[in-house]
Amino acid sequence: MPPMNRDLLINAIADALAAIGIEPDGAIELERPAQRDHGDWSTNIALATAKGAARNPRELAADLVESLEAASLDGVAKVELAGPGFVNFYLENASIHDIVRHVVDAGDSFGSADIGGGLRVNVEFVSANPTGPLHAGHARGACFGDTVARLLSHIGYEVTREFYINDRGVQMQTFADSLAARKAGQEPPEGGYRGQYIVDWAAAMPDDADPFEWGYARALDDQRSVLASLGIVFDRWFSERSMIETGAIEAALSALAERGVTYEADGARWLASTRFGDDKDRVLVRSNGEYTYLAPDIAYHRDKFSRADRLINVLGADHHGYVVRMKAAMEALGEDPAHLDMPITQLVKLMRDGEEVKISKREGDLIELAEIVEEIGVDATRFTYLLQSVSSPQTFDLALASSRAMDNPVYYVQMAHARMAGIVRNATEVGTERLPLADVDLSPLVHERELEVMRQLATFDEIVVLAASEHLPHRVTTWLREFAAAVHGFYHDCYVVGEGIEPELTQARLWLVEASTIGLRVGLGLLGVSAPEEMR
RNA sequence: GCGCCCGUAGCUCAACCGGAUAGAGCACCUGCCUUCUAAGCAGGAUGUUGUGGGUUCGAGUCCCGCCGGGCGCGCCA
Repeated sequence: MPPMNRDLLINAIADALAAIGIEPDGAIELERPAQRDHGDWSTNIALATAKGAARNPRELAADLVESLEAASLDGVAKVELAGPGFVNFYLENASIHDIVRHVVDAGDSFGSADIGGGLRVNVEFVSANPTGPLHAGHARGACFGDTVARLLSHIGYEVTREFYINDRGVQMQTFADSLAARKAGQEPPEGGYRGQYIVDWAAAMPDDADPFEWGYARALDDQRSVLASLGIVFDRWFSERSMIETGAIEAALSALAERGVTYEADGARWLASTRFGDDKDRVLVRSNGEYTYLAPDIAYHRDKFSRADRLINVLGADHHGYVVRMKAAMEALGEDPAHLDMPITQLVKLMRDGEEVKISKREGDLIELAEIVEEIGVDATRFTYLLQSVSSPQTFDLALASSRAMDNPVYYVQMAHARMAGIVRNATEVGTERLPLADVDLSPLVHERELEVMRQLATFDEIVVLAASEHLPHRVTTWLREFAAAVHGFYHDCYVVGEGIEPELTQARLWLVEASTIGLRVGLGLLGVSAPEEMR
């Protein structure tokens, strides 16, 4: 990064502090002020160290400013004392211009970093039972998990997307029995699956098919295809059943036993999870000899740890109770529980024109994810699910998300991209050729709209790192909305080609257009949303 | 009863590690198309951040207590 880089400024601040004999107790914090007139960067170091140094914060800050001014920092136009003791930095336009070269050089790797250093991250998400189509309740976790995977990959992790298939146990058998019953023209058994899709699938099932295997394959195909339509492709579909064959479950149970963290009681085998922070011990093998759900899940996580350095397991709100016991189980196996992250996605309430839409339609039938995608489109589906922090409950208005109007944020952002593309088309049509960036002087970019676009671009790197490492994809969505606003403003007030615009300005602006295009394209791409050339 | 998440403008939501005057969009009102898409731009109004304490230079953010909502608390998954 260019001289706007925080590390350089932090070093300068450290030097200036040393020069006035102050030793900071912690790291020097540098933040981007919320308000424009507080400059481009700001540090609270004087406030933070004043107490330890037994100094008045404002006086200390004044000394710091003086010391910084004496150092006459490259690219910094002004250093100012403000408020109770903040020190604000104002950059010269020339250092703001550098972001354009940075973005253009980076291209599609704009915002990428090497934080991960090739560390292997396994992201498990969706993991729905293979007993029917994916429904609306799966959508948020699907969009979230995939986007977290994209983000981590962008900052240098080696990412595997994984789907765990619960393909054994009572649920599957009930599903198979329900299919068989419908095939025979009968009602599903007591407690069976009663959805319309069972009737439809049974009708499509060949007479000689095994309902269990056929239904399993049908459900997987169905889930796989709707996910693919959303741009979500898993690297691995991990079968629970396969662990019976490989003996992985028994191996995991033995490993726990060897570590002395299991015991027998009441005819069952227990995991002493309370030793690792759980509020009660958990049964692994029931007194009838069957595994609880936990045993294969532990074996599965153990397997993932053998293949990856960090695990992420995206869960729905109704499974949050699972977090502590799985971490306990991993710790019991000698893994570092901090290497297992289990983000919880809170529930989504669906609305249409202000009225709540119930996720369950008829008995056994839920609103399918495919229906949502069909109604509002892939881009709007992903963008809308990624609009907010998943730790908050979400209200999702289908009518709003499907509207092509300006009240739909996804089109607002895409429109900004289409407009940039339109400028390039227009330039080509009138025969204006863009010169190589190395030959273009960016100093004509002094309009407040232009500066705002560049300032926003300069924040992207840190937003991506934050969004990826804290699993906060909505930070990218928010950035895109703000950036798009800056781009629309620039578009409106700064004509790029046309009469009365100096050729030098046109050249500089064409490169700002290019940088903006990259910013929008990369940001949208991280969310899995397309960046259209036109929106007609 | 215990645990997790949430409570911010009329509505939907932001707010990086505790920072300066809590921000956007929608809805409402007013302007702007004779050069690149008006799916846009500009301006206006909107707040006891559920509530009561505490911590400190500074709290929407951290701690404690209440109120309200969601989800869990099985030898189900």
